[in-house]
Amino acid sequence: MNIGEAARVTGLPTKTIRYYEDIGLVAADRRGNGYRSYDERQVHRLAFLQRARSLGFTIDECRELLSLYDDRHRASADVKRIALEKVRDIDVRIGQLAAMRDTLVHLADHCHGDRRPDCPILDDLAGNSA
Amino acid sequence: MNIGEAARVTGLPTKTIRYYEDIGLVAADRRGNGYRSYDERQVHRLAFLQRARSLGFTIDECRELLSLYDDRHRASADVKRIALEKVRDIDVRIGQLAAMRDTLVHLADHCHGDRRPDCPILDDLAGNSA
DNA sequence: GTTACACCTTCCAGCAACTGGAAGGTCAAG
DNA sequence: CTTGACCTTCCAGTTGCTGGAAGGTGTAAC
Repeated sequence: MNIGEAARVTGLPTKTIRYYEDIGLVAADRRGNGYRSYDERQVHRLAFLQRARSLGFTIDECRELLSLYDDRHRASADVKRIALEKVRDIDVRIGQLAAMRDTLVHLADHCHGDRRPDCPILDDLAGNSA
Repeated sequence: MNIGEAARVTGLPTKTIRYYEDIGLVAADRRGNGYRSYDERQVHRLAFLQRARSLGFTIDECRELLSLYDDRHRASADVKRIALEKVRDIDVRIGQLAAMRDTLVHLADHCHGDRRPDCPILDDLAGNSA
């Protein structure tokens, strides 16, 4: 399978697949003409990466997950630990975003939003409490 | 005021203040010895940036907000529009993170998390539906 | 046989928004 | 006069790709 088809199958851009090869995540075989060739196992790894990245794992975490995946003696506890750490990361991120959102909504609620030049949002940003 | 004190007052690292100068957000005066010098107005702009960045505005949005701030004839409607766009961005981000979180929690719930080598999380990542 | 076109290759540069570090100048205190 | 905190510039690295240039390859149609 050439890189283009692997891209279609996994949903990853070809650029990204080459990038993953560059950083040592998924090796590729080469044909006589220099084209990359992917077998089922390699496509599998690419799909694994696509899924893990879409779940918010960093490249380094993906590396760790892949090595656990490759390790026949790994304990599922290790994988669960990484997943739960990621859940906590996500919770923190969501909390931060929700706080931002609340503040912005609050400010927008107090902004008349017309042609007048005074604006509570800018006042807040400038450090003047409304 | 030297850059260090401006940093303490605004909560921005000195590196970041110099960076904001590089990209044309906040100019600084210079003393005879080459040190940057900040007056109240400039510190004000830095604090404005600190607050706007912490609310999730990008640098380009900050640039736009600052120009609205500088414009005596700007309408508050423009500012409100930007703020509400940002709220929508944040909602999308939160939705994505919540979906990730749900998936991870679901996977972790089905993972026994012991020394056994089979793991539903890896199975899912590898594309095997549990 | 050649032309068109999609596909593949490598390499280099750039995005956001900083952050770190090296190498060196300045200033105040003891 | 030395120590240490502070300041300067410049260069490089971070994360995770993405875009583009310049060129080779494969295949089908004319």
